[in-house]
Amino acid sequence: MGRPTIADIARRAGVSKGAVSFALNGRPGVSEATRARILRVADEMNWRPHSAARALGGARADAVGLVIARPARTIGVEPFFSQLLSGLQAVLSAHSVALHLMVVEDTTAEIEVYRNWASEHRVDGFIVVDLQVRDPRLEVLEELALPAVVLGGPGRGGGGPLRIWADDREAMLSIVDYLAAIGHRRIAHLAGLPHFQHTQRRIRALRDASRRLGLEEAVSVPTDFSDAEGAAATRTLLSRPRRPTAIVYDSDVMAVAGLGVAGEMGVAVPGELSIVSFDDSVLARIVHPPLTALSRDTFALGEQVARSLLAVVDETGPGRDLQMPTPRLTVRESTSPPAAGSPVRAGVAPTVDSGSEPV
Amino acid sequence: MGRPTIADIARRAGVSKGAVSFALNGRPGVSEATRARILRVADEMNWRPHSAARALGGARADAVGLVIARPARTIGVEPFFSQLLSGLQAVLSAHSVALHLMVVEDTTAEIEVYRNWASEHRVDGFIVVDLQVRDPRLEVLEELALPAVVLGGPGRGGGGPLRIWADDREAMLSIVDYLAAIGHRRIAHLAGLPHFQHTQRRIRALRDASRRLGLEEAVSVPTDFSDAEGAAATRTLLSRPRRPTAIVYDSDVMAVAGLGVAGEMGVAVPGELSIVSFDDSVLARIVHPPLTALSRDTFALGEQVARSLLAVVDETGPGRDLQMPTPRLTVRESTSPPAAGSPVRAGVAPTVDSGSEPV
DNA sequence: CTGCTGTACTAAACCGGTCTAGCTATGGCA
DNA sequence: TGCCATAGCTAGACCGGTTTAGTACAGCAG
Repeated sequence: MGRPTIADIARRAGVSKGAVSFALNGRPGVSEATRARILRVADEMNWRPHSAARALGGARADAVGLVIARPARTIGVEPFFSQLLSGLQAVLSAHSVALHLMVVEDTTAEIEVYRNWASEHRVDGFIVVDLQVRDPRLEVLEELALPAVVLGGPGRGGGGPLRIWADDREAMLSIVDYLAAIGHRRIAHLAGLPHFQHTQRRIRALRDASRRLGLEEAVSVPTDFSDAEGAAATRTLLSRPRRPTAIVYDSDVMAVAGLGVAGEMGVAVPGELSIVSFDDSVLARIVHPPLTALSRDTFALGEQVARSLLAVVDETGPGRDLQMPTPRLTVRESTSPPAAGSPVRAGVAPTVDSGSEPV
Repeated sequence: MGRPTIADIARRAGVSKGAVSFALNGRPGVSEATRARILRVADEMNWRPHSAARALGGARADAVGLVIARPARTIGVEPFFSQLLSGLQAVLSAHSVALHLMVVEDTTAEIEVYRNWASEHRVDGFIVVDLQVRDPRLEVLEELALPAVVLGGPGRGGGGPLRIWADDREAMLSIVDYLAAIGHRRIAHLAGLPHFQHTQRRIRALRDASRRLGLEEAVSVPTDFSDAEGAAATRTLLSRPRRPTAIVYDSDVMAVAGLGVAGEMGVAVPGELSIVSFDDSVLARIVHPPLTALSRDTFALGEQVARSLLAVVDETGPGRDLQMPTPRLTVRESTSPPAAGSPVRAGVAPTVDSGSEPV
């Protein structure tokens, strides 16, 4: 005989299937004595529930879904993802909920996976990352009516999935304020993929701050988050006759790549170039010099996302959007006031530049 | 009405449930005309299979399981895991197979999860990592009789799950040979957790190589793979009066941490200390100086593991163990011959030391 | 015309649970 | 004594598929 079923237990205990089901699920309908007997028999026979059978009846899948529409390599390279995964797992595993993970080509495929998993009762809810400017996934999720947590920007107040986000705008402002305070007037920003909402927010914040502070230059360069583009863009920026005195990188992978390029080109960090990473991970701490970075606690973010999603699934939770604490800038050794003899002094008098319009 | 079922399709198409099932699964039993009609109706109604219902009948789950018994933080910190995950996903997603992921406390919990997922038909197979010296998981997997791929050491030839491994011994030998060839006589090894098989293999290989080459010293220090212990152990080693001229790190996280410590302590790399990492990732390439590292293609390993597992699941595959290409040493700038004036010359004449017995 | 084969299809069992309707025995109460 | 409420339990429908046994009919040989 294969795995025991509740029918087997019922036979052995001399009761009906229904009684066994009641007993095993701790619901009324059987006496305590019978319940104890049934539990003992179930234990003896080493019974385990068959999730598929339960799911047929519409029960929990005890799993949540995460679909990522980026190249598979990304997970390995981007600390943000692995940290997020870590945080998610920390909470999920405590609740014995598994993570159903899949990497797909593009948003279209991602939506297809949502539909499949939803209709197959594979998961109890979804975690959505990389919120886009006009995101086609949101309406699909609403249509599917499954619990979901979206990582990103405040929603329009109305319905739709729960949102969790950090204030990217404030964060960028704090970086620019800091750099301006120590004397920087030409700041570059290596941004991420332009159709992501958080990229847009950061670009806009930099532009606004630049206007407000009257910076000479503040330019955002979109990239694909890869170390390759980060390095290439850095090289281009540093080759310009009047190069920026500070560069803000949207990911630590790019920041570290940028640091490497500066080293190769003989540009001293922080003497001739200050570097700030928008993301803090081991990476930022262990390079030399250690990078000034925005300490977003991505692990904690993952934990919070998992907690919120489980709360929605259980219908116990505060079904409302949540803003994470604004990340704080951790100043390390990759930033300093620009050198007195730096190219900033050369040539014409500084003029107020409203920032080249990106994207 | 909720999601359409095959009963709905049957009603609309004017056939029986059975006919619909035959048509949708491409099996004989219906005429081509009827099949086309049924498929059209199914498409119109936007039908999708309900995996739970299929699983009840014993069909595929279209998911494979990976359970990791390490602190959740590990996934975020250790590039090995995220790279492995990437590789797995690359192949799995191409086959529309999801990854069922869970992080647990210890091996006991891990085994419990295996039993649960197996009996619940949640997954079609397992991926097992961190093979231990006497691994209790192996017999459980055999008992469960589900396809599995174990990442590590060659098996005993007999039954048991499929094995995939790289030759850790050869790899370590190549590192030691290289270091000895450029003149190093005192080598330290920051090893991983001692109950892992690969840790044992590397320790033994170092000891054997040391004897063969007649090195002055070759010591393995077990750690927990964390950057903290990597840094601490490095500090201890470098504080000794006769410090090693080269350190081999079992993970790149530790290697980078060690590099940081050397910097703090004013020990020049590679001038006074050569550093080799047993693991090559972005990390090793982007620090300064870039680390000489063993180029294990972990992404490719993940791909191969996924391919093999799917092959076993489909019963199409070469059900045999597989050895990955032995990783090659990539020499970068963190290694050089030991300085002429290094402490190696001081004091007594070099003696042959068989290596302090570790573990 | 009978018997045989093969094709196209239907009806119903089945997978392993959950859940509802209903049955029985018992006790409380007027 | 009669009536009702309730605890404790059973039988069986149900979830959405797959699969098997069986039926109806056509074609063909003898």
